[in-house]
Amino acid sequence: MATRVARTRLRLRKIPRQQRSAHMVETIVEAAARILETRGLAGFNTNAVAERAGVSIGSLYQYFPSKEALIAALSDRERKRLVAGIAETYRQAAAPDLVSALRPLVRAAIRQQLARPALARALDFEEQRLVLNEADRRTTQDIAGVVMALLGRHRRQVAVHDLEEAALDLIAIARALIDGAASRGHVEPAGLESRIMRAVLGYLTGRANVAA
Amino acid sequence: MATRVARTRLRLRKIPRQQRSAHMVETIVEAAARILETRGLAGFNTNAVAERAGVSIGSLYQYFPSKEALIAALSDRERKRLVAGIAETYRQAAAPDLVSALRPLVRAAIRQQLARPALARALDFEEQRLVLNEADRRTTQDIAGVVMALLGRHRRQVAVHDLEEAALDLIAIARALIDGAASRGHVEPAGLESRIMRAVLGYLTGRANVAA
DNA sequence: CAGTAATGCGAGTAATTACTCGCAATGGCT
DNA sequence: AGCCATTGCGAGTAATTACTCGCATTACTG
Repeated sequence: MATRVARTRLRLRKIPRQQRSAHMVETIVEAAARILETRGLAGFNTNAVAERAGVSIGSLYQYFPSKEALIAALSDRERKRLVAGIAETYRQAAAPDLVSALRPLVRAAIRQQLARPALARALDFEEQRLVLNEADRRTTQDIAGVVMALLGRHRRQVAVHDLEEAALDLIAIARALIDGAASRGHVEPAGLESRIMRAVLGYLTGRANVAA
Repeated sequence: MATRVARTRLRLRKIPRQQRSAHMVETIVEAAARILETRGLAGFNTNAVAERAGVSIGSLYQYFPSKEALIAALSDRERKRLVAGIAETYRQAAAPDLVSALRPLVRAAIRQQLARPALARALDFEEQRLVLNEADRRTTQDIAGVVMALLGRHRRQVAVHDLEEAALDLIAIARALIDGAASRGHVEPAGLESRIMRAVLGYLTGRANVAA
């Protein structure tokens, strides 16, 4: 008994040593993403991820010290994509006014989050449960930073004082509406964009003190 | 070994049989709430709840067939409170116009959710993970129903067509902003109310199609 | 081809935890 | 007081799962 029968091992011959590590990491992270979006957080365990990746648990733990670290890596990857998309969009836009500056950002956020809606939702979800690591916190701050920069540029059209609070609120609004739409299966970017824009502009420019 | 030493048992003498069951249920649900808000979802387990309630695990399982059932009961209780507060507020308000109809609802929601912020957040959170039971689904629908009724009454001031979608979106916005404020510890109802009102009114009345 | 460091493997371990079941205490009854 | 149905108890069980460790395989070096 307990005869160690080597089953189908990884075929690594093709990949030179130097690139192996990066390849393994990417394979495992992508497997984690797939498990998370198909089985949800409840069905997410390291053994399942390893199996999906076609890798042993031992190997998984060679690259990630813990389950949390794996989730953090995945979260970081997805967040970096979002940040990249948003930052790039912001840089390109000429941004003559508030509305035309905001719209592309909203559109970029929608496109990114709806590309893999279940994954985005699961992560949005997980990120508050998890005590975020430094890397995650940095990228979150990056998104808020871009929004703050935008608000700062159009200060005159904006009726809020606390720009950081506003940035965080706007991000929360966009997330909530995108996640909600995704959960209902209403994946119609145009309508969604319009709804988010209305809420966001109302937040920034509205006067809610209108008495009864 | 294994001598069954009865430790401090429940002192029930005071409570007549008929009321016992309800008392136990309430005690356990409240203990569940406290565990959830102090240790979070990760630290929430039935043994901890039983201990906190001063009740044995056996007793817990006498009243709740499963952990999920317990969470569902808690979720249901909190949600019913929210619905009650909102429905009552809606009934009382004369509601001459959209703004003065919406504001009390927003205020009621804020008050309810900030009464026990950690609990509200944990539940908001848990409710999407959980496949909601019929009771929960009904109460969710109840909140949306009140909002839809309100929107219907003020149709002329509202620029949206799909009232159900709008109701769900508005609830999501309010939740996101309240939960976000709670997580940051910014518990200042007045400012929060204003921010939510601006976003909500923007959503309902704004024209986001303003070209660049 | 032989030697060997690096790498992958996966059975096993320890910890957690939802849940059961047989027994003990209780208190309402006569 | 004595009976006994009801109710509470909590040690134990089974399942899950994060993670380890010693070994097998690989592929680079000469």
